[in-house]
Order: sequence, then C-alpha cells, then structure tokens
Amino acid sequence: MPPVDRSVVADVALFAGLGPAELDEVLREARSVRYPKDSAVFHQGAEADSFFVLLHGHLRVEKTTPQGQQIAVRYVSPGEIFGVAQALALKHYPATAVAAVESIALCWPSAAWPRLTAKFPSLAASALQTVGSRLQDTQARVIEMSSEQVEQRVAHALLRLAKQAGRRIETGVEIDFPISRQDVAEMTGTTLHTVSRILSAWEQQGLVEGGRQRIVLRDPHKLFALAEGRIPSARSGG
Amino acid sequence: MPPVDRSVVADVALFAGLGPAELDEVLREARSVRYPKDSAVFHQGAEADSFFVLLHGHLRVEKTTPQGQQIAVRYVSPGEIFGVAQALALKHYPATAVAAVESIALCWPSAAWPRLTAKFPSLAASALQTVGSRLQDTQARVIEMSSEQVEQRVAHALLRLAKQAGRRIETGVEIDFPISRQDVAEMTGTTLHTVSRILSAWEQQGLVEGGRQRIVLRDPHKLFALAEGRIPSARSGG
DNA sequence: TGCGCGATTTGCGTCAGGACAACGTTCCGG
DNA sequence: CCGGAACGTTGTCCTGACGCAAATCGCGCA
Repeated sequence: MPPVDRSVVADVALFAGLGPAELDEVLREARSVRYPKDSAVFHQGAEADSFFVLLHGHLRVEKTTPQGQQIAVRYVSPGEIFGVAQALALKHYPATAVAAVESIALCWPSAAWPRLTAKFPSLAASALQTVGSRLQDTQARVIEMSSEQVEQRVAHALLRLAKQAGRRIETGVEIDFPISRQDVAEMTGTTLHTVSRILSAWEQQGLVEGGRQRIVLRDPHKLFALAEGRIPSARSGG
Repeated sequence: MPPVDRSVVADVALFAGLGPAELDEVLREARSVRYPKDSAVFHQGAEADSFFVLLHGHLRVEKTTPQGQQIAVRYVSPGEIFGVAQALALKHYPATAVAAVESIALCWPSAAWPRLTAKFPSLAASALQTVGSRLQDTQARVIEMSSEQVEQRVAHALLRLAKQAGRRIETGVEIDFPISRQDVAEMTGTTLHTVSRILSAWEQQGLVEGGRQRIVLRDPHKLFALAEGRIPSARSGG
C-alpha cells in the first residue's frame, strides 16, 4: 500500500541510481506530508527523527543566533533532500525549516537512513554529492561576505534565488515565492533598511521590479555584472 | 608491499569502521607524501586526481576570489580527510591547500574512491559525516559574519584554531603552527590592520600573547565571553 | 655580528552602512 | 467601507572599519 507513486519523484536526483522496484521499496517507507504556508517542517534543536525530500513548494531554512537574531541559511527547492541531520551524526536539527509557500514533502523516519543506505549505496553517494554541493555554496557565501560590499551581496543573493526558484514572466524573472526585504536582509547579513534602499535604487534604474513580498529581476545580466563588481555602483551614478 | 603501516592511521576517523585486513587493503593503494612548509598539496582549479588524509602537520585551505583576493576557508588537522572533490562530483579542486608547516599526507588516486566506497560502505558514511560537520562549521561562519562585529569574529576564529590545533604551554594555549595577522584577517574577512589593532588591544589586557607568526591564548574563557558578545568591547575600556 | 626583508604597529582621514524614527502603502477582517 | 496591522520607504545621524602610509621590530642568513 504505497501512498507515494513513483511518478512524483521522477526528477529527484537522490533516486537517480535506483530501479523501479528498488524505488518502490524506498517509497514504501515514506509518507507524504503537506505543510501550510509559514508552518515549520522541523525546528532548530528538535530531535532529528525524520529526513525529507521536498516535492512541491519552497522552504526557508533559518538559524537563530545566540543573540536571538535569525539568519536565512538557504532555500530548499523541489527535488532536494533536506533534514538529513541523522546522516551527519547529529541528534538534533541544526536549523529550522519553514514553508515559504504551501509545500509537500516526503518524510522518512531517521532510523530508515542507515538501513536504506546499506541496501542502496547510491543513496549515500547521492547524499554525499548533495551535501558537498551545499558546502560549496556555503563556502561561496563566506567568500562573498568576506570580500564583497553589501550591494554585491544582495545582487548575488537575488541571482541565486532566481536560479533555484525563478519563473520567467514577460518583464523578466520572478522569484517564485513571497520574499520580504527582511528575508533578503537575513540572507545577506544586513538590515532591511539597507536592502530597501538598494532595491529602490535598482528599481529606479529598471534593474528590478519590486512589490510587496515580491521581486522581479528585469535585467539579470546587468545584475550579474554588478554582483561581480564590474559596475562601480548602482546607487551613486543614478 | 604496503609502504604505509596501520599504526599511523590508528586515530583516523575515516577508517574507524574497518578491520585490520580491510585497512591493509585500503592502505595498499595509498602512498605517503611529504610536503615542505609553504608548498601546495593541490591548487584551486587543478584536476582533482587524488584525495588525501593528513597524517602530520597542518594545512591551510584557501580560495581566491574573482578579484584576486585570498580567503582562508579552513585549516586541516591530522587525521582529517581532504581533497575529496571527486566524491562531491567535482572535476577540479575548488580550493588550494598549502602546508602551513612541514606535513605528511596519505594520497590515493581519485579513481580509487568509487571502488573503495562500494566495497567498504563505512567509508562513504564517514565521509558524509566529515563533509556534514564541515558544512556545519561553514554555516556557523556565515552566521558569524552576518551577525557579529569584527572583534567577535576574530575571537571566534582564534578559539576555533586553538580547538583544532591548540597546544597547552605554561602561559596558555598556543596555536601550533605559524600564523600571521594576514592569515587571521583572511579567515575573518577583514584586514591585517584591523586584526593587528585588535590583537594589540587584547595583548595589553593580558588576553593573548603575540609574536611573529605566533599567537598564544592566555585567557580562552574571557575570549569566549567576548566572542559571545557578553563583554561590551575590549578596545574601548583599555 | 650586521644586514635586509617581511611582519607588525599605529595615526589619520574617509565612508559605507547600521540605528533610530517617521511616514506612506497594501492587505485583510469586520 | 473602515480600521488596524504588517510591510515598505526614506531622511538624518553616527560609529566602526578600511585604506593609505610611514615607522618599527624581529628573524634568518651571510
């Protein structure tokens, strides 16, 4: 009685190495869960009793600092595995995952992980690649934050969001879930005030198009040049 | 004809799950290489033809930004696996590894990785945990850089260095390899000038003890309080 | 022992960006 | 249609950190 059909995970990289029968066996242990907008999939510090694969929607992963400030670590897009704390030898989730929009995820008990990876080694290899690429992304962010100005960091953040959750519309590329200036600020390590100023300046130049919890990139190419520092500044030169 | 003896890898976490015979089999494919101080183990962008385990010494892993600035990503301590680009599906090394002191590492051809992990799944599990914990560290750094002042970041960096490469001496904990203010600056995303100022202030208060490419933590506990932001500032009250 | 180079220290000017505050706008329930 | 709340914009002020540059120190080597 598998409630989860193979077709819904056709493009999940984690399962790329599995045959149909194997896939059914893995899916048999999963259940599909729906998360309303703004509800938490798991909380930072909670016991890591499950791991997940996102099927539909978008999640925001955030950490809370000792001082209580929240930082957006990354966003999860459909097809990604997340909450694999168990595989990293963590007893508790290191961050909180919140549904940015209504989302659906597959959910396995953490206890299933060792068994599944032992039986299907390609799962471990896939997970290693996923975590590795996440490490690359995170290191890239460290480098950004070390060496770049706020404006370039915001540009990078928007480009990254557009890349993983962008949707083409007539006037450009729209980020496919509600995102506030506060969220962008949390991603780039600045304040919503500064983000607001920067986006206003960009909007005047036709680089982006704003709105309430909505951002459209009208000129991603120019934005990229700006992120690379090949344009002096978008705020001074009018 | 294994040139590498089991005893030298007794405390390498990667091999924890292997029996003596299995260990010998893995070591048979490795060779031991010595790296003089300041020599590179591999270069960023070079083809990832090997992966390594550090036996002795310390390495600095650094990335070069598009603008040519160098950032110290992390330091490698004995017992750690590194250069596993192949396992992360990367064809080229994403960073440069330089010997901070004379170092010795075991070296396998990258081609051996898929074969070894297929035969010994515990290797993949170990590697996953290693990469995972590295991801945790890197995310922690992102959060530091987002939410903390330069002084707190420097404190955190020193504590982290002391944790993974600290050596107890009479006056405190010494960092066990030559490290310049420039290096600390590259770790914390600031300039050597600022680092120099901060360390000078700390030295006046007896928090640390400096020297040419040498740092001793005389009061790690107080330094930790400072890193957490529980002490207003060490520079004003001096 | 003396020399030279690289590491370190430090003063000063400048400015990006954070803090604070007030105001405008959109959304939603009644 | 109205009121309130959350979200976004903008102005002003001010601090912390960087850039520049020059002085000083210390180690390694001859």
